[in-house]
Amino acid sequence: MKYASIIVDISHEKLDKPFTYGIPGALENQVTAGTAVEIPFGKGNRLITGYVIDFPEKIDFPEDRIKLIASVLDKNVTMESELISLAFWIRKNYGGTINQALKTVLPVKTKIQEKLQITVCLNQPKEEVKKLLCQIGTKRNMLARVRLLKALLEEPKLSKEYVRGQLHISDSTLNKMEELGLIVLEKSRVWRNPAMAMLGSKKEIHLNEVQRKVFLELLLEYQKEGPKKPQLLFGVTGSGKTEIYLKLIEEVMNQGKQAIVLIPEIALTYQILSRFYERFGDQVGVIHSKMSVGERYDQMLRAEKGDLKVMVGPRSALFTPFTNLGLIVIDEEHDQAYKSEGVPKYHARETAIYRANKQDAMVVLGSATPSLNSFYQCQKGNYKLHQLPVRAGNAQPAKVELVDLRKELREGNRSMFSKRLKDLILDRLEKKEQVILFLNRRGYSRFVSCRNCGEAVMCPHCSVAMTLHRNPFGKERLVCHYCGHEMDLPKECPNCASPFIGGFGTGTQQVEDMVKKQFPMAKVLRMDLDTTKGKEGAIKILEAFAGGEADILIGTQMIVKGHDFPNVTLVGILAADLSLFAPDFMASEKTFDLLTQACGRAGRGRKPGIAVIQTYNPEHYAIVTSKNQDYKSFYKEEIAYRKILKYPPVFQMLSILISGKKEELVNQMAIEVGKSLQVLEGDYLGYQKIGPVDARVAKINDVYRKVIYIKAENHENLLKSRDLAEGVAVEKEEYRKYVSLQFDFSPMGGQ
DNA sequence: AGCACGCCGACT
DNA sequence: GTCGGCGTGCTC
Repeated sequence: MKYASIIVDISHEKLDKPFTYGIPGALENQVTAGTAVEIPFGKGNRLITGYVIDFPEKIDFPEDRIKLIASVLDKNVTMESELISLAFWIRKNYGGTINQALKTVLPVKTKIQEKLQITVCLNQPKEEVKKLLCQIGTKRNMLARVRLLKALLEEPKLSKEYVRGQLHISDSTLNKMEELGLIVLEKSRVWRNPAMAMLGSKKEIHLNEVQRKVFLELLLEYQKEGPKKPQLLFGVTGSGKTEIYLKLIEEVMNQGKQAIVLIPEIALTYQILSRFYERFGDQVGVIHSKMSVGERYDQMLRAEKGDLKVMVGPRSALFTPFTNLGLIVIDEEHDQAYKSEGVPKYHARETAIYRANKQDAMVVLGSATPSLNSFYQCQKGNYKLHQLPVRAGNAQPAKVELVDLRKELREGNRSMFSKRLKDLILDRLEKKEQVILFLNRRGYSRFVSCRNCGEAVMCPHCSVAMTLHRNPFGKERLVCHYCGHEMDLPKECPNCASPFIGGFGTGTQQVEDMVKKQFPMAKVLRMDLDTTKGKEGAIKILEAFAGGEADILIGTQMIVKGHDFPNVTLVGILAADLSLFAPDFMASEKTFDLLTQACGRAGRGRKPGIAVIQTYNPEHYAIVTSKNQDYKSFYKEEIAYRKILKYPPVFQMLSILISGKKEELVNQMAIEVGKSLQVLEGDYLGYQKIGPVDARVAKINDVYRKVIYIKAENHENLLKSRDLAEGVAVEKEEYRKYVSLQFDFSPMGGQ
């Protein structure tokens, strides 16, 4: 007898685990992963739907209690089983458990909130109502009715809340008027987080010649029979990629199909969304991280029911249950946010391509700085490249200047602002134009170290330096960025007891202090992890800045993505090198992306902009090429380096993370896993193992972490490596109990 | 979620 | 005596 692991209605936590069923011989060849089946369940053996997810060899349930699958449900695969097979693929390619994969793919079902909205509508032709108004217009006790009818003549549908609150009309009056046949009270289901109402505009999209040419090329590919190549839209910021997406989605919708648009969460702004609403109205759904589980589920349900035709959202919107999917757009496709941080560590781009293939849809990737991977795939002919070399409209690209900080230092300027940058800031302040100062580093990074022994104050639970934090009252405390541990500033060095300890490094807070000191007349806003903690913190700050409430905005990565500030004419990148020498094979790519995006923030409006890049490495190719806004030269240099060192995208890479609280056990298992992989090292050319080594952060929250990196020519060998590592992990009781093993099949840098 | 089992109040 | 309240717990 063969067995199948089956997930039953996963809408409830307690049932959110696989159940084992026997497969009757007659059904054996009809049952595959993702198949919807009918199974007897519970005491009464009532038949319910289940989804096959796996075929276990061994079963850990008393055999005599296992029931048989009753039947295979209709061949027309339901959406749910489509998504489940996607989850299956994700688990296979990115690791983790089936349940973890299912959780990422299937929306968490919540009770449907039957919230009804009552709308007050006119029930008579306007002419009739006007006549009526003349008749009753003077009678005093009719004032409420007159008020309502007049309002309804202006706006034929009003919400009950408005009628009650603004017009002060009670329910009994309303009921009477309905009895008289003057109005109707319409009940309709209210969706949580209803789409922004931008009704009636249906703005036409106008493409310029270049856009039109690219659009037609994309359309041609879209209309092709059979599998469609992913299409990469390489266009500088402001070259009008969004119009092309919109036009293509329009075409997709005309064919009765649906589209998914992925956007990095941080770039999910009102500006972008309104473009979609303007064009497609309430057929557009949105998902974002600030939404509740229920709100998300509503959106997913509306999509499944067919109310929605387009879903816009971050990574997770990829799993929108569209049955007739035609297009997946991934905007800013190079963005790190498309790689999931949690388990499973799936990459939205790769997953989108897989899903699109299965549902006969097309993937369009868009970026001003394509990921090395996507551009490489174009070179190899796996993706198709389209270029939009010019900015649409009149906006001029920003002029970019490099400032050599070494020279600045030699000339005796030890502040964080070069002379050039300082002059330009003063100039902008005078002209009442806005400035963005960008610190290429996350959150706080001021740490405390000893001037005697040189040791930094470390977190007792993690192997990272504690960062210096100042609360709004100016009191200083040390905080661990990884586990949140807090302590008072020590009076002496914990290592050598010297009293000479103090703060080093540069954080956004420090930048803010310096700006205030150097430019006391300027109004300053700061945007980082600390100031954006509140629900809408980030949006508030950005809106305040866009609204001209400050002259200077200071921030980290989050300020450089996708926001248009027409009055910004100067962008200062304070220390371009900070991300350049991270122990991370993607450090140059990340730096290039950030610098290019940051420069793109200058001069989005009519006025020409300047970007100033301050650096200690003015001749580094990532910095030179971003100054010249020259992606292709950067690509050439970078891909050569990846090829020589056998890094992705030329080679495939896997990182294996071994972690646990018992340090000795972690070390021991890491070594054993490493040894087990030697089989592959010897046998295959183009297979390389690095490690085990300490993870970049060797200890987080008292959990010790070791990493092994695998580089291989083909994916198969990565899968083999995983299987070997898993073999070691299950071998020993103590490993299973105390050590955990995690795989990342498309690492975006160092672990 | 469903459906059973189960242990206490008011009813033919 | 038992009919039925819904609290707790299991479902391959």
